[in-house]
Amino acid sequence: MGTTDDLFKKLKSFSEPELQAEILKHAKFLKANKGDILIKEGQYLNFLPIVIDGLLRVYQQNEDREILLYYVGPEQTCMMSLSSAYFDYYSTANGIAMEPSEILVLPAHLIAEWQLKYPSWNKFIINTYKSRYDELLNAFGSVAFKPIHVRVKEYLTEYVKNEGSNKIPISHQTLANELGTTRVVISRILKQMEQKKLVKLYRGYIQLKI
Amino acid sequence: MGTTDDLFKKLKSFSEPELQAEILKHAKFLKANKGDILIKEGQYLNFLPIVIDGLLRVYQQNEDREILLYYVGPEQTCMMSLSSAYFDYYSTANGIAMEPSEILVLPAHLIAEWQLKYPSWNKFIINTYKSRYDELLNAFGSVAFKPIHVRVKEYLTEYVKNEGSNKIPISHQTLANELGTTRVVISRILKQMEQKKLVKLYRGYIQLKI
DNA sequence: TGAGATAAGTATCTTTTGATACACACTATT
DNA sequence: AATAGTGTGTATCAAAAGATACTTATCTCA
Repeated sequence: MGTTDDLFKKLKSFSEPELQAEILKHAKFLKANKGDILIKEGQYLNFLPIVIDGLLRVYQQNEDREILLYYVGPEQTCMMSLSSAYFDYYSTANGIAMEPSEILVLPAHLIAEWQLKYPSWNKFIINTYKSRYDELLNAFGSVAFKPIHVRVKEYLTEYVKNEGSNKIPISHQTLANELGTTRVVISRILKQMEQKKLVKLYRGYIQLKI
Repeated sequence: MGTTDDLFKKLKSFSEPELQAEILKHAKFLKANKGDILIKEGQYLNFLPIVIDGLLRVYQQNEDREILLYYVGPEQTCMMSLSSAYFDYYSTANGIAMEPSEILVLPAHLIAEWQLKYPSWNKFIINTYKSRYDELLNAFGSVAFKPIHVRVKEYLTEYVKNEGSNKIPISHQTLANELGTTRVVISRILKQMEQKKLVKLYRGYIQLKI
């Protein structure tokens, strides 16, 4: 786990010493293995998870299809959990650990209390809502207006922009899930892109050209 | 405008007397006519509008298409404005008055200040984010997974559920805009629904059966 | 090494959605 | 009544997306 200092070096959002003390007092720490399901649709939560290390994937499922809502990385918390915990609503999404993850867990009732006491906590919460809302709005606009081949292109270029490498380690099936469509559709589009020399396809990864 | 008492009878969210006094001290009141455009994409805002009476429609536009994000009714504020004002971001949506509307306008810097001072204000802000997020998530799920004819049906039944009457006063073009598609598609679907005896079509309105 | 799992390629067919164009009806206004 | 604007019906065509089915390649691990 490391020392307290290490923890708040990672969780930079919480700058106030009093808040840090409170977090240490009330938090529990949880380790999740890759593939562990942390939240399910319909579930009520009475705690708030904040990721210290690792990555969670939050997605919705409809019968056979699923679609990515967002990822939760270090220093972030999960919107669905936040709503669920703050408002005593059930979650409308699933959360799964993509990597071995370390998670800080806080009792739900503290969320509202700290909101009034600690400006940095308050900002953290609002920031979470705002950035997730923006992400979702973006995704919504894409789904509503853009044909899939454009969304595929954007997904790939976005990935490359964030990760630096132009090799995207993702299977067609997984990409289909991210975009809410089926594997065959993705394979078809990627093949067309390859013919246009936009990508090169390999087993397990896609190389974006230029 | 009416008296102060009237105002806070409408804005029930703000129960604290101190908060009410602050609102009265800093607020300006704005009247919008039907069709007035209040927010445009790309615009920065330094104020937060809260609707007292009337209805605003917030939507996104892509070239020729547009799509509804949400409506803002009495006692509600506009997410896009909130983000824009709080975080000094530009708006990514448009807002237009659907009816003659009365709007309370607050300077942006007060949002964060009051967040720490007044629990009811804090709750108002969080509530706004949460409910808009849920709405959007819902819309997102629909667009991603459901064929248009289902979304049309849901739009109509939702309307009837909320308004009581089973006569929905909306043109095909407008409905197309709400759902992010084109008029011809809507006309076609409605005609099929009429043949299945699910609706009856009239000029300017749709009657939902059962 | 060989069996099973995962990944990818592809052909065929259907459905959904969109684009375009034109006709006609109703409404409001002059 | 003439006109313009809006609302609706509908036919035709094209494109996008999805469903299904079968094949081939690659990986993993017992």
